[in-house]
Parts: sequence; structure tokens; C-alpha cells
Amino acid sequence: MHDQREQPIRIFIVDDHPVVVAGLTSMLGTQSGMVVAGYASGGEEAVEMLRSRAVDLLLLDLRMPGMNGVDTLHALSRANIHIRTIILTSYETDEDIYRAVQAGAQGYLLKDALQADMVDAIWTVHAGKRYFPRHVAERLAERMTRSELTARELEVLHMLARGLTNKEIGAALDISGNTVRNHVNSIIEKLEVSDRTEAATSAIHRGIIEADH
Amino acid sequence: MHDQREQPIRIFIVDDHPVVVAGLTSMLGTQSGMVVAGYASGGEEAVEMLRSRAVDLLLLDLRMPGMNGVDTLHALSRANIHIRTIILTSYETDEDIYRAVQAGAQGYLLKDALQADMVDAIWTVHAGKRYFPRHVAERLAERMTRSELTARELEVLHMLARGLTNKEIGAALDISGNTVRNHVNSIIEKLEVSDRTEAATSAIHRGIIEADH
DNA sequence: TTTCCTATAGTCCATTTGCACCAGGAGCCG
DNA sequence: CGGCTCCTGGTGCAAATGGACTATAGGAAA
Repeated sequence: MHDQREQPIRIFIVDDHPVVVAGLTSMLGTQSGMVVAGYASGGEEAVEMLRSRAVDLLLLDLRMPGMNGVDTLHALSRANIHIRTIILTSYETDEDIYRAVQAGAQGYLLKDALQADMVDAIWTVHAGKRYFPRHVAERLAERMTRSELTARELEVLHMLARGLTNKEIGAALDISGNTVRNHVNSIIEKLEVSDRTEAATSAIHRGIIEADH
Repeated sequence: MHDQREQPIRIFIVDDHPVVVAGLTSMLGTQSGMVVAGYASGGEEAVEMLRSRAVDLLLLDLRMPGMNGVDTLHALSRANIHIRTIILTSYETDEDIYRAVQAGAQGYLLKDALQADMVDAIWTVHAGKRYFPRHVAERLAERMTRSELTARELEVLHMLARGLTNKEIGAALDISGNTVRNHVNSIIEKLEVSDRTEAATSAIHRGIIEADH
């Protein structure tokens, strides 16, 4: 088993759902070798609190209003605060996972995880290793094989998903409709889909764009 | 204030996320006048347990693997088990809310709700009233004004969202491509969108179809 | 410097789509 | 029975789309 003679792992929780904060506190607070050192309901608040608080491990929600998980990781990095981090989220889109790893997360947990898995993940990451559930790792691998969309293609993708025609997108971006068509064709090719409609739904599914407009 | 001399409200939780169950138990268990009478991680399990358990109020997750929240409400109704129910979910799509109300839920709470709001909702629904946050009620109202898609249109919508052409959809459903086109046109009209691509993204946004394929 | 990628813009062409129609048959409800 | 919706299939046409190309200009990387 784990060595519990040492100092307990000080865990900090960042999540905008009060019920999740309460749940984690309740699940981890009773674990020997771990202690919940505090929590924040948003990224800004978390960065501020972590300046002056000694913490060993961060449990970080990915999707939050305002500053999201990835933004928070970058902000912490800029503030020269380095804490091993496990992303804790309901979503497992390719893009979410990819961005989280890019931003420096060492672990990725889904919110439907069992208490035992959470505890395991925390011990693993605290020990300096990485923790990714199998299907999460698979999605990450799949994402790696795909080429990135360019900034322009992303703009076009967003407008296309809102039902604009190439001509309308061109007018909005002040470029020709022919150019938009070229971008759309690249998008279709890169996402490996058959038409603009599937490009839109697939982008939502993969987490490249949001469903809400 | 509420009358706490009476029997406490016996609350039953159905949610596939252990962390949410733990959070609710922790948040509500300490409230006077309420007691968590049990929990289940899925609909089938919940129906089985509720046959033999006296419960006053159900906190029910809407999206669960296997039997979802709406299915569970119907199953309970068929089993002649009638318990006042609050839907507790992360999502607030028009369709989710509409279906939940149709299935007989008396309240709708989002998982980012504050503890005070949850407690308030529980007292309200237990007192025989309904509880719907303002924006949830607004979405419900908006949904009511829209006409339903027919079963056939839903089939077409699903395939359209996967990038199939009218001809391909026709071949799959064994009808002519012209007929598919008619269905697509009705879909576009009913959803009040400008083309098939927006029909697909809008349907995902509204919760009519799922993003994953 | 040369090479590579991106953004831009264009042409040609076949296919698909969106729109406006019409119309028959099945099924349901008052 | 008469009306209603739904599913079906059709026609005609203008617009949009997707595919296969070519090409130029700018910036970044090797």
C-alpha cells in the first residue's frame, strides 16, 4: 500500500458545481493520506488563492463559465505556480483531452469515475506519473493523428455551422466566396468527413466548436 | 420558515456519477427536515429499490447510460410508483426540459445550482408546487411554440447529420430521394433554420439529436 | 535562398440542395 | 362521411456545393 507516514497530499479543488465540490470533499476528506486544502468555484479565484497556499495537487474542472480549465492552467503557469494537475470533467471529447494535455495536465478523470479510481489517480499523479483511463488515452491518440485546422478554417467552420452559405461567409470575412469554398474543402478533408454538414456535427462531437449559438 | 416538527422529507437520489451522489448526500444530509433515504446509480436499480422503499421525493439525473431519467419516470409510472420528482442535470436543452416535464417531473435543477437553491427546490416541490429556474422555464416556453418533428423526419435528421445526401438517405430508408428532400424541407421549416447544416447543429444544440455518432 | 504552408482567387463541371408546386393513398378524429 | 396530417413521389428551376485543378503572394522554416 501507499506510505501514509508521510505528510498527507494537500488537494485543491476547482469546480463551478457546488455539488461536485461537496462530493469530492466528502469522498477525499475521509481518505487517509489526503486532505482537501481548499477549493475555488472559478479559474480567477483559484489562481488568486493558489498564490499564497501550499498545495500538492489540483483537481480542475475543464468546462467552467469565464476562465476554463485550460485557461487556468496557462494562468497558473504564467504566475509561476506549478502544481501537478488532474482534469476532472464530464466530457471526453478529443479536443478537450488534447488541449488539457497540451496545457500540462498530468491526469484526466471523468466525473462518472468511481471513488477508488479517483483515489488511485491522485496517488498516481502525486507520485510523478501520469493517469489516463484507457478510452481517454485512445481518444488522445486519435486526435494526434489529425492535422490542426488553421485559424481561418476555424472561423469558416463556426460560420458554416450556423447555416451560412459560402457567399455569406465570404461577405462576413471580406473574402471571395471561392476562397471560402477552398477553406471548406480543406476542412472536409482534414476532418475526414463527407460534406459540410458532417463537418459541423463532427466538429461539435469532437469538441472543436460548441453546440450553442 | 419551514415547519421542522414534522417527519423529515425522505429523499432518494438517482445518478450515475458517484461524486454527485456523495455531494448531494453531504449537502442534504446535514439539512434539518431532510434525510437521504437511499440512492441508485441507474434507472433499473432505482425502480427495483423504490418498490419496497418509502420515499417522498426523487432527485433524478436525466442523462444516464442505459435507462435515462425520462425512461425511469415512465417505468415508475407503469409500476404504479408515484413520487414527486426533481430532475437534476447538467444540461438545459429545450428538448431535455420538455421531455422531463412531459414525463411528469415537478422540478428541474441544474447541477451548478447553489446548495440554497437545491434546498429551496426540494421544499417547494415537496409542498406540492413546481420549481423551475427562470431560464429553464423560458426554454420550456420556447419549446412549446415549436411543432414536433414526425418520426420519419427524425430518422432523416439523424442520417442527414451524419453527412448522408438525400439520395443516400433514400436508399437507406428505401424511399425516393425526392421524398427525402420533402422531409428535409419540412425539417428546415419546423426548426426555423436556413439549411440542412444548421438543422443538424441546431438539433444538437436543442437536444433533439445527440452529438456523438 | 529555397522550400513549405497558408490565404487568396479563379475556372470548369457534375451533383446536390432548397424552393415552389402538385397529388395520391393511408390513417385518424370528430 | 369530411377533414386533417403524414408519407409518399413527382416536376422544374435557380442556387449552392464538392471535386479537380491552376496560380499568386506572403511568411515561416530549413
